[in-house]
Amino acid sequence: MDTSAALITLLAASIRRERDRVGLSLTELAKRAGIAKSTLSQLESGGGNPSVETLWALAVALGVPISRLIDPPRPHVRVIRAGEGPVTHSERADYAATLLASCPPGARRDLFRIDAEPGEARTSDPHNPGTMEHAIIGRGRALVGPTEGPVELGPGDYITYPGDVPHVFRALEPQTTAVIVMEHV
Amino acid sequence: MDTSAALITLLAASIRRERDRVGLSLTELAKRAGIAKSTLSQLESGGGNPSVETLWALAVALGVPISRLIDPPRPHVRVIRAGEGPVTHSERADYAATLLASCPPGARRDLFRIDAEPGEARTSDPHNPGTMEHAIIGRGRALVGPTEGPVELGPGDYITYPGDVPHVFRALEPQTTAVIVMEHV
DNA sequence: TCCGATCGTTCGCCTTGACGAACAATGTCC
DNA sequence: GGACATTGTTCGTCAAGGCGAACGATCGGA
Repeated sequence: MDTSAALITLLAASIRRERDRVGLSLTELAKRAGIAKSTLSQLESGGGNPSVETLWALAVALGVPISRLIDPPRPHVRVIRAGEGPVTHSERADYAATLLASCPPGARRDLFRIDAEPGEARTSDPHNPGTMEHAIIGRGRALVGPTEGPVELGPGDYITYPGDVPHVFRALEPQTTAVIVMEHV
Repeated sequence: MDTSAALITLLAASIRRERDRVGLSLTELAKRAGIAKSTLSQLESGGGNPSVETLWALAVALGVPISRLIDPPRPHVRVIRAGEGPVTHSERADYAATLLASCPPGARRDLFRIDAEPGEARTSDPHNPGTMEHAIIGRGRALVGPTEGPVELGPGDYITYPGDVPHVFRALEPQTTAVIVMEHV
């Protein structure tokens, strides 16, 4: 399995990187994680396929989430101007959601810029279980949150709510803007 | 190890939950993940400690990141009004960063609301390796990005850049606001 | 110099993760 | 009814993950 080999190689590099970052010796990290030095040595050289318990113990000792040990690299500077970018959810002229940063492999969030006009409330069906949404108003006012209990927000106000229940975004003033972080926990 | 037992119990529940979510039988999921039925049966009943390869194969077959199989629950609706919330980095009157949502266990991002006035540029030292920052301007204008190449942004403009190099945020107009997502990849 | 501590690597051994097979239960079709 | 397919559980077997021990290399102190 080629993907498996790549995973183990990435894991090995990640463990070494994080260990360097926190400045621990192999011996000390193994001690803190409660695993054998030889086990850690094998893992760092790409010669292992650790159990989830071993992986968890290492992540805890390194002070990082497991995902940080098994995720790929990262990109560079990117700019998207106002009015530009892939618009999604724009079947109505009074609400536009622009995807600024989609969920890269292994990550768990999408970032949207919202531009809305007063009109019919934008109601969203429940997203995947475990989805949380964070909304911050930039300008204007809007009614935001779960359909059964939306909250009126103004500039600078923030709300977080479960995105896996029906929820709503309704602009109360012209040219209302917001940022929404849709997070898969 | 009590924590280990909790981890395995959580994993078992997560696998069952996700399998139900995608509507696969135990037999079909095992087939798609390329593991033995008996292995999956053991895992779902909390009687296993799978290798990272097995875990990865399952996550891929379920269409979720591994972290979703080993992370704890989630919270509810929360509102932070403009002007409220824990202000960080406010040793200068012309720049205030309000932490809206800190990094919960297993997650990898912090969410800030920025309120800034023109003045000396706010320069940040490099954060931890692998940090990416996303900035969206709500109001006003600002120079944002890596110290060696900041970009001028206006309302609705967006930029993402590596947060593990020296970077800057300099308001160019009074009452400039922004949202910053600091992400640990 | 020698000694002790620490480092990372390699080795042999043992336990357990993962395998395929067998099994009982259920559902569908002829 | 019987035949077949699918379901999830249990079992015995084997290879590998993880263990402790041994080893050589390095460093600091007497």
